[in-house]
Amino acid sequence: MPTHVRAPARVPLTRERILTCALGLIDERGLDELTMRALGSELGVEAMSIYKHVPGKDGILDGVVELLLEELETTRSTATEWRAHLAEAARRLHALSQAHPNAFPLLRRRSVSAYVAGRSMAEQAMGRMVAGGFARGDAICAMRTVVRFVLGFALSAPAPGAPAGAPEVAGSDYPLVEALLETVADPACEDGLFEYGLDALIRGLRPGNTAAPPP
Amino acid sequence: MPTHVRAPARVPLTRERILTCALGLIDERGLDELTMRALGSELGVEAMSIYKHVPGKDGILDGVVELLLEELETTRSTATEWRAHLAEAARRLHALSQAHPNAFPLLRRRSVSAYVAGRSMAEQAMGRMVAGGFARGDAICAMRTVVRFVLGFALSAPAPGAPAGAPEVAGSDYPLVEALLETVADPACEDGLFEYGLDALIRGLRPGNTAAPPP
DNA sequence: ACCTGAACACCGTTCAAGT
DNA sequence: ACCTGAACACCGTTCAAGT
Repeated sequence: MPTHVRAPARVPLTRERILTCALGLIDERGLDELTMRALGSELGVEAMSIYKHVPGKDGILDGVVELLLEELETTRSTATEWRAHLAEAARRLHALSQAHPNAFPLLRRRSVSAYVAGRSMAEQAMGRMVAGGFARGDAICAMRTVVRFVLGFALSAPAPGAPAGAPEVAGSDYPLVEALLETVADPACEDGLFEYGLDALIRGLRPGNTAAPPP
Repeated sequence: MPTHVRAPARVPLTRERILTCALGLIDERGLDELTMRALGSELGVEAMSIYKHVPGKDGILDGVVELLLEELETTRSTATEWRAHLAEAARRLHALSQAHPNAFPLLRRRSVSAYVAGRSMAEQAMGRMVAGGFARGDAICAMRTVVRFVLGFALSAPAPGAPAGAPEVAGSDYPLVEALLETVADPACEDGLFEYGLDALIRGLRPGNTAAPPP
């Protein structure tokens, strides 16, 4: 039995440990700070060891997206009304974006994964719409619109470490724009704005407005 | 008069030439391909020369955003109805996102610039809303919501070079989700989806729904 | 005054070598 | 079998040196 102090019980490197660590690193330090070398040092290992368990950095990012989406609450909702259903699905996705603001942009070009992860929620919501008089293509458009709204709302959010001060708009010939810019600088307005937009969007949806298919 | 062939008339490097070239490079090859070295070779110059005219790569990206927003059509609209106004402003911004899909993501964390560039359009649209019965804070929320919708719609668009095939959703227990995924794979649906979402959103907006200020 | 060459501190990734 | 060290081809950027 050796007496020298060694790494206690040497936890083996696995895909899961790598992904969990990567998500944690992104959450705490930001996407740019996720570096093979930084990830390795966080795992107590040289960067090159990671490649034995994962196809490369892109593979890690894909895995992080999987991990993220596993957190999507997919509990069945009891609401039978399609608007309430849709709003609830939207709020769950939005909550995920708030829980992981640094990692959420990874969904930008992987939105298909979001539908797969939330398939039971999405299927149920569209089912309610169809029951509420929507044609199939109609319900699909409405669903996609809401999802894009939520994704886009998060992706177009002002930066966490953004310049806080509102810029002066020349001469104040634009009083409303000036007042608007002051609210933009205030991150506390975000949640209210999301609810405002979601309510408006859902209120505006209704059966019979299928987007025209391409010519 | 020297007889050897030389760079014809040696165009001097300027901030403007650099920015124009950078936007062109992004449009043609994508954001990732914008490299100081690639930009230099495009300009017929070593990468390091660029630093004499521009504060660095971030400065170039800021400049490209300026350039982009100069293309925003801000012609006065003749419509007096606030909904028509708002829709027109939204369509102009959307058109910009379609004209420069590779560069548009630069607006992600610079949305303030968009309001500054489109200030006359935004001021006019909010003015019409106030005339239509909106309170000031009300009109601001509505304006911000529409802008976020347009920005977000572009930012959450599927990748230009994305995997075209829709993934199989296990067992087809989710027929509506499956049908939805097929439309997601088709980029031709994008324009229709934008109009569908914009119409719904604007239809849902109305005076008297100010988002609650933070507690 | 404007441009260049060589260099620095970083990336992701490969590969032969260690244990 | 799993991890490491040194190396490669790239980044953005600095700075002394050329013209």
